[in-house]
Amino acid sequence: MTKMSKKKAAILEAATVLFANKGFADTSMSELAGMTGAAEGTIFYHFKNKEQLLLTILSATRDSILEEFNAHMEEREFKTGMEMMEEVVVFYLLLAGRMEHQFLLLHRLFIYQLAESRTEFRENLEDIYNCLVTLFEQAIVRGQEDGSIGDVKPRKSALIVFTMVDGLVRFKNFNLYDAGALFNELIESVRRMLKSN
Amino acid sequence: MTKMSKKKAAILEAATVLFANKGFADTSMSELAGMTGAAEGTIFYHFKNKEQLLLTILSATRDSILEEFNAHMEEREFKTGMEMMEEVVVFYLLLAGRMEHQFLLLHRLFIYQLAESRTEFRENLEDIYNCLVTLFEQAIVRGQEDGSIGDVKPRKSALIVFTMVDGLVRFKNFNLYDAGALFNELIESVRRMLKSN
DNA sequence: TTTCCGACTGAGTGCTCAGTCAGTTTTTTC
DNA sequence: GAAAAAACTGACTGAGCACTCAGTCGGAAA
Repeated sequence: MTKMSKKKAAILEAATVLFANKGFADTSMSELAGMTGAAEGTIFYHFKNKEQLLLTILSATRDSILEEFNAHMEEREFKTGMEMMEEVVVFYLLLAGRMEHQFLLLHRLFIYQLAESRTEFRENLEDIYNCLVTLFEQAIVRGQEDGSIGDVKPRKSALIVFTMVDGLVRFKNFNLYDAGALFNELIESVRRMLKSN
Repeated sequence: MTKMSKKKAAILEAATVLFANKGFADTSMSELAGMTGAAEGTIFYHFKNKEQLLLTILSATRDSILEEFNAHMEEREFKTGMEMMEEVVVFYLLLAGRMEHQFLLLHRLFIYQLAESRTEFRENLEDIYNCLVTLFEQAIVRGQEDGSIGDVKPRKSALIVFTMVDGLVRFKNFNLYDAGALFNELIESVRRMLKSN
């Protein structure tokens, strides 16, 4: 990590929370300045404009997520692919809690709108989703080798499982249902969906 | 349907598209006026403010969705609960295509932010989600009666299936993956997840 | 024909916003 | 400790915003 001035770090942190919770358009630079104790000019000294601030946040989010998953998965050993799958699901939910604001940001549409026209945004998102889906996919492939997981299409089933888990996080973010109450049912459903026979 | 002036209907239609695709804050009243050929004043003649315009759209969306599902499900007969479940999934995806803008609107966070403080918004959303989830639930209960669906918790499993199907729609809206390519895998996954034994 | 009314108009209003800039303060370098 | 560089400041600007209002318009009722 390159060293960074206190103010710049404070701006990044506060902007992450504000963009995630209030949205990009609904967050004003003066509000952000007020929250960090920095002057408005300071924000534009560190970031050339509002959009570049968002890109910096997205890029940092990508780095964090990739790092967390690599660190967590390296130190683990699994008896079966099915066990690994369950572990990945649990860790995804854990991380979504720990990096609450970043995950909320990833559920905001303005990110994907920008990604349509700006490749810098799209690349970050593709890295994140690719890392996550590939993890699910690896568990399935491994489960098929050791017989704990049935004859499904690895990549496509990984996407379906990802959809389920991420949908639960979204429910929680949107305050629709209590994701925790569905946790056991989710694990059980994934097992039923993937098990051999 | 009460009769409505041409301009008012045009405003509602254009606003649905704009709010869904550009967001609430990012859609300006002058832009909306320009798109409909109406003067800005006309919008405020029909709707007392921007937020009330959004509420009118959400309410109309609720009415449409409930009506569509009731109409479709009344005219159907199913051999088994599992068959009904598959039918409901297919129809959900069909409707999400037919009412593309409304479904996209339902995936926008600003709706849920408003729902937190404004009961008028929350009631509409609860009606929509309750209708949809209950439909999945009914299929599960029926499948458990006729033996085509295994011993799962109906409401919670209905929520999980809803999460899967809605997640697919979201993927499509966000241009991340082609939802169509996952369709067969989705149906197969739901079957594996719910089948008895 | 006159009167009335709902639909519609668009220039105007006050406000908020992203971004600028000339200058000040703090930190680093030698 | 002087000079240079980096960090920071906040008043300012012009553009865009939601919303208002005094008034126009066309058709239907009287």
